[in-house]
Amino acid sequence: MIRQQLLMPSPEDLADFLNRHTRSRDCLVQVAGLAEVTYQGRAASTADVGTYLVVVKQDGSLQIHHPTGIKPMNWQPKTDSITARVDEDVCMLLASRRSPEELVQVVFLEPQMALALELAQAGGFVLRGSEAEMQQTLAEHPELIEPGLRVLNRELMVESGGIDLYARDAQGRYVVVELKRGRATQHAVSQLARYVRSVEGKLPAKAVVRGILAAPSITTPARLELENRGLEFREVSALPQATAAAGGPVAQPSLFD
Amino acid sequence: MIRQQLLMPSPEDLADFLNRHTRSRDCLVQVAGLAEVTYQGRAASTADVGTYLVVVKQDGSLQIHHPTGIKPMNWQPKTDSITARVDEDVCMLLASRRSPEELVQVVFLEPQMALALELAQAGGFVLRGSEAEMQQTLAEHPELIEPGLRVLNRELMVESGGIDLYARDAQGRYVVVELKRGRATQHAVSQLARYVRSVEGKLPAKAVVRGILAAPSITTPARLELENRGLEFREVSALPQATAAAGGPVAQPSLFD
DNA sequence: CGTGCCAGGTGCCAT
DNA sequence: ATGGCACTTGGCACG
Repeated sequence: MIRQQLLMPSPEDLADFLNRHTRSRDCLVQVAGLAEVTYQGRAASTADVGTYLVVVKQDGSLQIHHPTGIKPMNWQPKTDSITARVDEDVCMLLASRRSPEELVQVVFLEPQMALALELAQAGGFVLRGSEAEMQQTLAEHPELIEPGLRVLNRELMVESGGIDLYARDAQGRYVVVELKRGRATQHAVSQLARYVRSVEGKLPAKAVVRGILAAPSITTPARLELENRGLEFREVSALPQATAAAGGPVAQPSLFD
Repeated sequence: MIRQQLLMPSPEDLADFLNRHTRSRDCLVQVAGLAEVTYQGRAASTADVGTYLVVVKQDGSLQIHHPTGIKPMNWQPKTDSITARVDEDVCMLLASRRSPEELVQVVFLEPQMALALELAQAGGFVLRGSEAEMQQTLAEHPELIEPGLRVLNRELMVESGGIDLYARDAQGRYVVVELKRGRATQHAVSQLARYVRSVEGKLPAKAVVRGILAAPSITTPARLELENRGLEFREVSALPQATAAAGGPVAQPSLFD
């Protein structure tokens, strides 16, 4: 499972190690030690000499971590080429990609450890509580939004974007539903209003189009703007324990009952 | 620099190792091997048994990586508690936080390697080309947006959000400028329109308020909506090579000349 | 704290 | 490739 490990490798050994294991594309490679990092692309950055952890995964993705924080200090989601070479008696790692043209360069001043790991066995991964799941549940049970609602489309594309749920209510009025898995903000209200306008533009002039924002909660400014625009809010939770955690008796049926 | 390393540790040894080194808060801890991972919080997930790399940084942040991709499979940006314990002859890692209430649980079925690294030396980090930098440059050189422009405020807060640059033009008209460091989208147009409306609402009824979207480029739909709404686009680049890379002679002075 | 918004956002999926 | 958008977004700044 440990393919290879080097302690305090020489620049040449490290470059060999990196080139060999990143090219084989079958193991996760990391180097820890004193280094300098520069990046140039959509933005540009420089990291002074410090101790960092460089990780290159099988797919060529690169991340460079400093001691704290969830996000890497520098990274490269996809690389067109990863190359190590020795220059002026230090090992350098160059990770580049086109489109956008970006380059991350690591200068290993004092590499302490290099490690190649096989992470061979892949396991299935399932995420629940996404907006996609919410959408599916509500498409199958539109009564959770409102009695008598009939869903006509999911992800209906209009000029201004995609409408999560397009429906008609018990009175035959068209309804645009915008879903949010988390607290709805002004951004969601903007989206909903845009979609309602788009739909109104496509229907006969007098047609009434309702807009419903369906989310577990909504920010106060969003609620105000929503009401100003004559749009509606409907509370729906993305996960079962979300309502349970709220403490009180569930005010409405959970999507997961 | 390698504080400690274990190969194929027993559940007890691994639990000790994790508890000791995560509590000391002075090194980066990782475990690689066969494991199962579950997460419950804002959403919920399960990862079947597979080979993963678990990383706990000094600040208690947790990330669990699968063999590919820049993003961790599971993570926890901040943890209120990280604890390892042996249960039914396997080592389990529990990382929890409140607000939001979230729990990541790792069951180490076959830990292959555990490693504690000191990343002691911190180096300075500088990022260039951010929107904040753009804003500063344009506030100091508003003529890059338009001759005769005078900036009144930066980050002026109005009801609907913060206006990047608030200015008056050569004719004395008020100007709302929205900046984007990358290609501007419909979202940016919505923002700009909201801010212009807010400003119009605060000024005497007949006051003309211009809205300018300043960005290196703009999507076609955004451009259409911008023009529909009577707003304007101004090309500005966030980085010097952005215009240079564009190839032709620079159509306007770079922010970095 | 909530609210808003940038980010080298990344990733997914549509045309 | 362009475009729109969700994301356990994360992160910061500000009322």
